[in-house]
Amino acid sequence: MISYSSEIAKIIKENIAELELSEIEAMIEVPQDSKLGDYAFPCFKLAKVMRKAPPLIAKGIAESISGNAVFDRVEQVNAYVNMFINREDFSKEVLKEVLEKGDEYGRSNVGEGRPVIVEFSSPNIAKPFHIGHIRSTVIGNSINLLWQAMGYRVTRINHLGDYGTQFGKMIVAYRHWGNEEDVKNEPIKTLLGYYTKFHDEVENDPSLDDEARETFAKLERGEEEEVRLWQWFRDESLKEFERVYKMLGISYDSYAGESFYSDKMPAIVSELKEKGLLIESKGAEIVDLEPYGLTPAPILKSDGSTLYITRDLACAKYRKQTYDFYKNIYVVASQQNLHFQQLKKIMELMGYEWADDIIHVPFGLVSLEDGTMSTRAGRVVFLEDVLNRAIEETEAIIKEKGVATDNIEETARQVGVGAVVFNELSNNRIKDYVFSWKHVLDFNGETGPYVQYTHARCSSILRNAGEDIIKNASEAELCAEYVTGDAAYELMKRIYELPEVIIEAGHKYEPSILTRHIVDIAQSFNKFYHDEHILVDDEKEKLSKLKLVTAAKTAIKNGLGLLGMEAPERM
RNA sequence: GUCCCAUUAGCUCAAUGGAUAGAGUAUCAGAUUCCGAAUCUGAAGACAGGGGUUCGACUCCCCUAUGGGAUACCA
Repeated sequence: MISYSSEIAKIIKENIAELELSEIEAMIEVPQDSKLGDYAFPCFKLAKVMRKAPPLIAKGIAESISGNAVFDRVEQVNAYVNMFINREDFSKEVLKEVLEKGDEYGRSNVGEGRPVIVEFSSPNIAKPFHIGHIRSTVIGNSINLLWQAMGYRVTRINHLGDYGTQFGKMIVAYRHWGNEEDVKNEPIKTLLGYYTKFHDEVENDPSLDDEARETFAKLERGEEEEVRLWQWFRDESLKEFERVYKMLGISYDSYAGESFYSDKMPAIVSELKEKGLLIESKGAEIVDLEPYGLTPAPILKSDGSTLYITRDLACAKYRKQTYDFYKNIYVVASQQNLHFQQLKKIMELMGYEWADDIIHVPFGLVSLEDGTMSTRAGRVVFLEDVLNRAIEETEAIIKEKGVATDNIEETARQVGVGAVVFNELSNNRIKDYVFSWKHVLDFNGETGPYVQYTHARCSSILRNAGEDIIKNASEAELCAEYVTGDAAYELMKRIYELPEVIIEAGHKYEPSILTRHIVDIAQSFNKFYHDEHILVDDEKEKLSKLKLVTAAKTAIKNGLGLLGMEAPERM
């Protein structure tokens, strides 16, 4: 599709010698109020170079470009050149493009196949998969999808928290108080119970701690019985996680978590030593990062064991060697900002120029109405429960409305899960928020169900019109003059913007940019729907409008797809 | 203490340094003999405070206030 902003930049460039083409294009903006124009060019900055008052410059530009066929009209308002695009040509262009591309509309190849890693979700084994995990999981998945849509080759990694002294404790607890049956029935709840029990018991019997340390040491040495139990705990936990991933439609290329790097740490530690970065301090081996305004990073504890950052150092190097990534993206809570600053700095000090390609994508904290989440205090909301409640709620609404779907359960799942996902992806990821059942189960207004409803409505119109009317229509039959009214044109513009929005959302690691744009498309469509009758008697007009409906449906569906959501035909 | 982040309408959130700061929700008032009312239209409602930079600041810089996070041997 032609890029209007670069076309306009070329036209303006013919009238301004003082600026580069790229500078001009960067200055072109879309007015907040579309009454002012489709595109605008502010001339303030030109005043100095051209030694003329901005309004005069604007006037000159407006007069000389107004004859161009791209525009319906061009106006000068103060320092602005306001441009109105020829609606009919624009509409033809957009409809042709969207209908041709179909499912591919919105995809691009700005990534040119470069390899990228997205690490996301990364829950801890034997810990509840709660509402706090939704952020990394859903934001990470959308970033994965966005980068794929931009033509990057993405490797999705779930960096499981499956290692550390906690597993020594777990094994000890299991041996003292556990049984196989319970673990099999409800792995995470049972294992968590063991973990809690361990902490209660250790108050009276400190020797348990020594036992746990010893057990973890055995696990590290690879002793058969310990490894078997650890593996079993891991497998059982993963089964539960995968149940949720399946509901969300998420899959991974690798589950290489912390344990995977356990044998790769000695190498990175000796490399740090060789490069003279490791110093002894208070019994521990650290990298001093004070000159860079960061706190010291301990690499080896006083007892010689490793830490989180030791594993992440080994991990980053392994990933570079294995995947030769262009970007290594970590979707991890903002609480770990310091950790990632340290990680990048150490990699840089080790002389790896690709340290800059380590990208931490932080997000804010989720808390509950009665405080921060605490498993031990019973203050925890399981992600699976949230999804299930949303599905139940949706099913009730579908039944109440008497919607004719062929599969109520399937539709309820698509809409219920979609509501939760969409809600999560609606706001800037950096903001903290308080989880609220009322809010997550509200399906009116700017919500997933609203957007999906709009999609289903498009589908419904197309069904009413007859399945093949679009397919059988030839190119010549598109009479775009019927879809140039204000409402249709606004919708057309939102659809046109989708590919650029996808790239922006991807490169900014901010799915909410796309989420909001999909809401804009849905709102524009609904306005168009109310303003104009679509299934009119005039065949040419009807066909043109149906093409716009098809384009809107396509844009919504493709957009939702990149959020990890489905778009039901009926709901 | 130090560092980082946040603060926009009653509530939840938008706004590449640019024109009259946009939505949703809640409130009030309306719209369906007609393509799906999980919809649409209208009213009312906001930039935490103070400086500075700039032709121009919600946006950049400084100070203050409030809230959150981090602060070497957890992850």
